[in-house]
Amino acid sequence: MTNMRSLMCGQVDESHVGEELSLCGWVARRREHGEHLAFIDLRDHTGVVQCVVDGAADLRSEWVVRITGTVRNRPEGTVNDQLATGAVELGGCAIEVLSRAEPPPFPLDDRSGDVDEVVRLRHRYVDLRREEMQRNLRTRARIVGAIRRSMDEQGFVEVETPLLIASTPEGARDFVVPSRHRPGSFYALPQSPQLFKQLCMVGGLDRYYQIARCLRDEDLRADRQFEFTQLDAEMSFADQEDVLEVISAAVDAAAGTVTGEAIGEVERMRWVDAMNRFGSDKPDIRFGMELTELTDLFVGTGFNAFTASSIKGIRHPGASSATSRTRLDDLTDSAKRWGAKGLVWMRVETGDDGELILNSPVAKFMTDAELSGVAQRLGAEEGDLLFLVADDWATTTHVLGLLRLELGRPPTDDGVLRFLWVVEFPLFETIDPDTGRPVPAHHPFTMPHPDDIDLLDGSPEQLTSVRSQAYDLVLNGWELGSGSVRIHRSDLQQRILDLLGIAADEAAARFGFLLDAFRYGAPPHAGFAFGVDRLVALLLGVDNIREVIAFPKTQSGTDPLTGAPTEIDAAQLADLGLRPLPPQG
RNA sequence: GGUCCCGUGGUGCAGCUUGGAGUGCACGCCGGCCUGUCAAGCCGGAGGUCGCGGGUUCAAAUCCCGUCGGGACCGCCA
Repeated sequence: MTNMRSLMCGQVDESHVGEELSLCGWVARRREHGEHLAFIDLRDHTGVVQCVVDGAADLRSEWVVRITGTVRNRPEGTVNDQLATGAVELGGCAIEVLSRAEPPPFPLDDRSGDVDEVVRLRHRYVDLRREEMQRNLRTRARIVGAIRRSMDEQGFVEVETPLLIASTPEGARDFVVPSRHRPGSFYALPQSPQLFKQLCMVGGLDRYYQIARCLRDEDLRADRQFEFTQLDAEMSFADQEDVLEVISAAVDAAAGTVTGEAIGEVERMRWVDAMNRFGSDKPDIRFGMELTELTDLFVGTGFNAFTASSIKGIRHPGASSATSRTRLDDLTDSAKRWGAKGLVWMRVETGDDGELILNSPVAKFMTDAELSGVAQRLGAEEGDLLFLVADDWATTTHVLGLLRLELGRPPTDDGVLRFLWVVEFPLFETIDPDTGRPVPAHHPFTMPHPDDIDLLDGSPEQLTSVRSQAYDLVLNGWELGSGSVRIHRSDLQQRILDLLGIAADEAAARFGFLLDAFRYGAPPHAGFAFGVDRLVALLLGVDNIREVIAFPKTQSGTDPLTGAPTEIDAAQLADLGLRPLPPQG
């Protein structure tokens, strides 16, 4: 293999019996039996092999050693079935210590519970030796390789786009890099290669892709880091169907490296259906508990809290007896934190005459018709819990969507992969109450749905009902990525910019180079990007992308290993023409 | 910007509700014994600012306030 070693630890088997081998690795464990016998478990990323020393072995955990010995079958009765190499051992070993090591700061086997993540991150180089981290990073590499091969095979050309780019005010908060040559001016690090990949289309690359690092200075979460990796792609002379097909193939290749099977045809759902049925634009469709429309049951109701424009409910089957009043109060508090005015819960019970009874503090404010309507609409059965929210449509769906996840979401590692295309996103999110202008839901270059273009001239209500040719890929309730068909005609682009209230000079200043480019022959094009970290995490069944990133940051954006972010010295600041403000307060 | 949870020898936990000597468990570490173990075993030992600061109290790991660090989430992430 190399001059130093002849085989990897995990590869030693009965076919090597009689061979003298040199193996290198870390001392995983040692079992010493006095002056005459010692067992050393030698570990590298491929596994562990037992090495026998006929004497004392002056070794400690995690020392780095080179062991030379002869492979032999283990004596009868000492074969270890738990170990892949357990039928053989390296005998008559001579040991060369390559590096001594202090005791590891935390156990490297899986014997204890989860180690504090800060301790792991501070000593990430030790953490990475653990089998789980090796698996995660090596699987990640195979997934990225599969994605690359898939895109290559589909005729996409990998192009690197710049990391130091011009800041654009919309979207996420930029990370920013001061310019030494032009003090007071800054580069931004890309939130995504969005504009560059569209320039690639104008440039005739036809099909672009990149495994791209993206940076966004927003608050971190289990599925969000400052910097993350996307498969970014764009294709010319293509529509939404073409993009969905290409990306589905790439995701299928990625999933196949882990599951060994095809993901099949990816389901599709319109955005409006996702919101109505699941209260989310990234529904987790591994489980039911869908939202049920109840608004019409309460038209003209005497229950003041339910004189709302949108009333929906969910049913938690069989949950009543296992759910305490305290828990219900907690859920009500949660619903209020999420924006609801309140949460109505009902225990489904059976009366003496066998009739269903909805037991709830607010039942007395509802008519029998309303109560039976709720029970029937939700399909209530004895022992169920029902939850109702009455508010505007956005709040009702949002709160019940979150409640549904809180109550019914399966664990991340349940082994189920439910991919979903969410299509027909709205073109505009809302109408800004201050400016009266629509706010783009995706970005200003998103192509409206062809059937809705006439609505662009309509009322504000009509504007918010305009669908776009934007689409998201969702897996088990995580947004993997999004894309759209782009506007390539300057007249339509101008109409959208006018609607958004972006004046010509402003547009020129913000992304004029793209608009200029489009004047020189822009092919119709469409694209997509999905998060590699999230995909890898879900394929591995881990609920945190830090587990699939070699050197991640904490939730507050620090790196316990390097201490980043750090202050820089005065000379460096002066060189950049920067002076920190005095501390506030 | 906000809500909630966590912080006890190197690691993981218990102790906190109901204040009473740094009390306990497992692993690790150091030393000794040990010729077939494999989470080796047996014996002995060391190791602590109970995150930090303040308050209440005769007395605080324990109760209260603040703060720092970490995590989950809401907002935010075109």
